[in-house]
Amino acid sequence: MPLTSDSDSDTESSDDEQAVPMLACRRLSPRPCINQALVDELKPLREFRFLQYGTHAKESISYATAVSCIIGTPFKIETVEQAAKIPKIGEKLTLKIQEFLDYGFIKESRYAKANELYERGVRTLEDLRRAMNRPRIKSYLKYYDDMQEKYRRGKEFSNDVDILFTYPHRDGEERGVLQALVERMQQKNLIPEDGILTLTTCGTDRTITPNRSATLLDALDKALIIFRHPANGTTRVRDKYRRVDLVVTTWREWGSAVVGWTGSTQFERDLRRHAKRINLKFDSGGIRNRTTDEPVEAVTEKDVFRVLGLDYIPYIVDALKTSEGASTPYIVYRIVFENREVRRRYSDFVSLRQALATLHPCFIVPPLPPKNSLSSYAIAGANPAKAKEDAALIARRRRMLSTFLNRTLEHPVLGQERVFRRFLDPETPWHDVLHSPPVTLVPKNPLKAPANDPTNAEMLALFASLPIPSSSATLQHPDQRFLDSEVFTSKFSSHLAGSMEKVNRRLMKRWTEAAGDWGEMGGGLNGFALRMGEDGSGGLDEATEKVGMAVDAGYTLTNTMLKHWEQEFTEPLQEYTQFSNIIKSLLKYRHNKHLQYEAARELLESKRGTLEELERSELEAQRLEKALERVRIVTEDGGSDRAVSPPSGSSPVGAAAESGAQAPLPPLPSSSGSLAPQPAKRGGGLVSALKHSVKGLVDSDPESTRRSTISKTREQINQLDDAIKALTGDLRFASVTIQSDLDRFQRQKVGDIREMCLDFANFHKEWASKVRSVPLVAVILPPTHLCSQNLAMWEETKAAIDAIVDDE
DNA sequence: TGGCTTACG
DNA sequence: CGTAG
DNA sequence: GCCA
Repeated sequence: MPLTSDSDSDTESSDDEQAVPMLACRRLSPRPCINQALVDELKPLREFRFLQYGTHAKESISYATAVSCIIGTPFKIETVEQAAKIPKIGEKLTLKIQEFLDYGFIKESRYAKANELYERGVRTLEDLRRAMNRPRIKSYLKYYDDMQEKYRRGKEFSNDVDILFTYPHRDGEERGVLQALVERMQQKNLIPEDGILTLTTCGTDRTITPNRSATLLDALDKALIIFRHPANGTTRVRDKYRRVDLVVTTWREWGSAVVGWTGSTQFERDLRRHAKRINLKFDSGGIRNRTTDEPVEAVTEKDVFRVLGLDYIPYIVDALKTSEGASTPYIVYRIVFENREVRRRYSDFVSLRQALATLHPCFIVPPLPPKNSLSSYAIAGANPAKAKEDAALIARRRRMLSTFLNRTLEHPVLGQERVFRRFLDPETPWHDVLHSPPVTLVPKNPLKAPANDPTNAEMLALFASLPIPSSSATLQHPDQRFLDSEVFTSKFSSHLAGSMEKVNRRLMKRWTEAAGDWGEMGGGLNGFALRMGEDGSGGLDEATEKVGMAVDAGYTLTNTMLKHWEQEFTEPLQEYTQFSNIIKSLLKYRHNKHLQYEAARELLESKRGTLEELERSELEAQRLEKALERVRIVTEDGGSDRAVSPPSGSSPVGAAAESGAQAPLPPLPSSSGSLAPQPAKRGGGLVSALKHSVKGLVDSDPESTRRSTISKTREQINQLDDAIKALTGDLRFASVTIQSDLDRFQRQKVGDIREMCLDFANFHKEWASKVRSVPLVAVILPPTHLCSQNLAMWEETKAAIDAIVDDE
């Protein structure tokens, strides 16, 4: 898997007449279309041919492909010669384009529309009305006025939304989901009565009864519906309707389904044609080998392109210096995604990553290039050497940002994450995303939010009551699986960051130095030869010059190799070091969550203890109160104090003080510290009683304090209990999710490292074979780099790597 | 001169 | 065969 | 209608 698709495009845009690729799946359509006027003239011709000959007639296909190619042409067509170079533009189309270039329109297109209707049998206005009266169209038209028009993918408007469902890496869970979903939506009145245009559940039927006719094997469950978006009185005064396609896929065919359901007709045709050429069969239900009929797994969109051996066009990053609206110039990265261009700054990438990490605390969010400071662009102009260095740095950052987008896009969940997709959407100011939900809803401390759904208000309220474990705490009942992971990651990380990176850096340094020395040597020899030529040292000059040239060639080759080394080995190595740190923090997060769980359990126990004690002392107090009352009744005959004695009423302390009775108060539980009410002060008599009434009985009265403490503690216990229940589930969720993402990562890693090693072997092999053909250089090389020996070694290495099987 | 996306109803 | 995606 |  290539990490970036644009590694050699440091200097582009020199020739603006790049060839247009033949297949739609290999080209990028700039938006807005540069040749829109021409396209608008050609479209009626195409439509007319559709009608005249049918949509799959040769002429129809020709026009469809030609129009698609023109849409994908990145330059303005100004001459017929230019046009004729575009694929699928032959004799006839060239004539039409000639007409357009000469007159600004194509005659045929003027009456093509009228012809179209006439051909359709529509001769009168009444015919037209009748043509629209077919039942299928009818139910659609009924809601048409209230259909929401939504901007999408740079096309003006589109009023249909495709939603694809799957259960990532879970087999069979998707069965029957569609049926249930549609029923549920009907119950909730989200689908009008005639709103189900089609509903097929052959996917479900297939998984239940596997032996069905072959045609049903690749069919997916799908519901094409009209979705009712109910009025809410404010933003929607009346119900809105929208065409929605619900599609359910197994996780294995999800990538294919996404690709199969989101491309243009031409894109799909060319993709499938391409698949056919390489003996594969592609449809929305997956990819299969045409001879063996074996399914080829493609979980993500990227997988589909990889399997088909196509470049994955969606993202290409390019750095651009601007000073738009700012005093100092800054770098923006141009991202091309789904044929549209969006510009984001490095800091936007940082906030995106941050947002993804907090919204999905259980996923390995890919790393960003480290923020090594670029030297100021203001002074860069004055210092060309510095500027060159910066350019290399920017190029590297660009590659790594590309990789970041790439990897995020590949992630089964993050790739579809709304915040991420909005980052790639040119219509969305990034600032808006950062200052609106869900980003604003997530608490700063990840432990204060459920891992499952960190923006769920109800859960957030519950989680707020959970304790935050101290950093020094240790787990009482650690999870063995994660202990292993933790140890492994730690080892892996130190191995990468320590030995691997260090050795790599040392090696590269030596090679770079050697290359520099050769360069100097070459220059020196050439200069020497020149001078000898002046002296007329008969032939020796020529020989010296040849040696100089050979050395130069070696220098150039070595530099090329070093560039590859940097891009295909050093950078991925760095990335993996970052990955291992991310995993470390992920494991730490889970660890802390586990700690939090134990701390919460402990807290609950202690609260329960406190409550028990409080309740005991409350009982004690009540008993005492009764005892006191009895004493009072005996001593003061019908005293007015009695009115103060109802338990919930006034203070026994005050009463005791007033009566002057020095009743032996039982020692109040004080073990729980501040939670227990303070023992009553003795003495003070009337003064203290007054004080009580002035200060307000509720506050300073130990008994009611205790009572409120009791009810408060009870409440806390209940809340904590609920929170723990939620946390238990959430901890399980976190463990499972992290584990599965680690598994996914492991698969990725195996592939990547294999690729890295292969690349490493390849560019060395290449270098060795080429450098060998440069005369004399071998003599100058240090012994370890003896070429033929070296080459043989790399060839062996390559064979060894080729033999690596993809299971760890 | 054959092939041009695939599948459903 | 028309039409959807 | 275009291409291999």
